[in-house]
Amino acid sequence: MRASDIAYRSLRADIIDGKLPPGTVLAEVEQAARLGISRTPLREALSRLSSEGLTTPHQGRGVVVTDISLDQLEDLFAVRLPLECAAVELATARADPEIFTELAERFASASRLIDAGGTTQHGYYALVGELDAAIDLAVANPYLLQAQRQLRTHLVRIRRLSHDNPDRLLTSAAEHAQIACAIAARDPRLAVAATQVHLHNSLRHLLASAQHSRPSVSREDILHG
Amino acid sequence: MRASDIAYRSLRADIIDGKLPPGTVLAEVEQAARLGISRTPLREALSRLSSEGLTTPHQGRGVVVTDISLDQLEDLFAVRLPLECAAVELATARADPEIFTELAERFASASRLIDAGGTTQHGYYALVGELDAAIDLAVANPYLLQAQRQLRTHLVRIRRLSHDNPDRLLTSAAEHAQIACAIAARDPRLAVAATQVHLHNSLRHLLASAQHSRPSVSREDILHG
DNA sequence: GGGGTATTTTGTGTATACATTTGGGGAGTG
DNA sequence: CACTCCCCAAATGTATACACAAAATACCCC
Repeated sequence: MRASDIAYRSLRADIIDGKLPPGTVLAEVEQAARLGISRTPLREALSRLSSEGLTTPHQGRGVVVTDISLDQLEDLFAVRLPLECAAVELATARADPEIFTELAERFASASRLIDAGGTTQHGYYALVGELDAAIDLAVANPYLLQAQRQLRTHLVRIRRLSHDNPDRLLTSAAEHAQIACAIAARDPRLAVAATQVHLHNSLRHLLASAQHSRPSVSREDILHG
Repeated sequence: MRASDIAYRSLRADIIDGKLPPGTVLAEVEQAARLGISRTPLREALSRLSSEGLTTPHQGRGVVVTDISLDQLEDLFAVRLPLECAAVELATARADPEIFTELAERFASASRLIDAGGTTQHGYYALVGELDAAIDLAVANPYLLQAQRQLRTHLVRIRRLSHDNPDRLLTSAAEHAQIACAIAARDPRLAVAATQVHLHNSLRHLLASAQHSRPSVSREDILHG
């Protein structure tokens, strides 16, 4: 694999995981040395990260990891809502019903597994990812796909600021099952409505669960907290 | 200015203008020589172009200018419609009414100027750009902004494939005036409806005007046509 | 002792050199 | 004549070297 790809994936994962907290300055020489590569491929990686919005150029001195806070959640969902609704509506017209019927069933079983404490949060998010992928495949719209990919990256980052609880996972599984069901039934209205409900609840939960935790995590909090 | 910026802007402008038609292979050494810079900043420029979707990596051999055709217009508008509607709706809540009242009046005068044959197409698109900028400013949503910027780039490219006629400009000006008016009046429903109407007509016109021209322009058409 | 300026140092922007890979062309064979 | 395999050349990926700019530090002057 190319060195620039390695650097990109490594840095991206570290930023999303929070190992490189917001505000961290990524100096070229420093990071190149840390990753054991030269500055040239590292610069390409930093450039990609910046175009994704994970970092921003820092006044001629490297790049800094962009700040995240739950304040941005509403902005994020303000874009996510219309995009997801559009995606689901388009998917309804073009999707293979069988795939979504199966996904709906898997969400239902996931719901049972969560109830029994048998399914981890990680596995559940993987299933959500499968539904997203199935919708993306059905929609087959490169413009929509790119827009959503950007949003999903930021969503994953911000989501880390709040902690999930099993109750929400249970409800979320039911909502996803409903969405998949509506797509399988080729009912665009219902699919869009279910998506709106899901995103509304999702946002509400994220904001609510954050009130119990710290409102924002910055590098200073981590260093001096 | 940095050499990589010069290369980026130059290549971007040439691609959008059609001087570098779809299918053109941009080899690093060749383009670096043409622009009089080294390969290093040129690579950064190509990387940015690829992340914007104007070029795609070409099987380990440089990048090629991405193909455009009116077939993509429907995909583009399938994303543009929900995004513009969301933007207009959010702008309605936060906008300064005076700014949009003034814009509405300028669209009305533009309409009169077009009728008299006094306004050029270029000047009109500049005014449309001002309305977009005003909406962006009112919305103040970085996620929405980024998504729309991507779309606008592709839209400009595809729009070049079809030719405008004065009648459409006249109607379009009236539609824009209506949108600005609705925002100034703080009427989100009307603003969204007006946007839907405008985008619907815009797409219809673009598709219709294309039936009289060639359906797609590829590099082969230009080289061997 | 404080402030301003010069020097040093560090870091980025660019260019060039080297390594690796890929694609094409030519020769050979069925 | 077509197909295949191998070699070479050219282009990309990476590393390093150099130039310039900015920040930090130290020194000098007030």
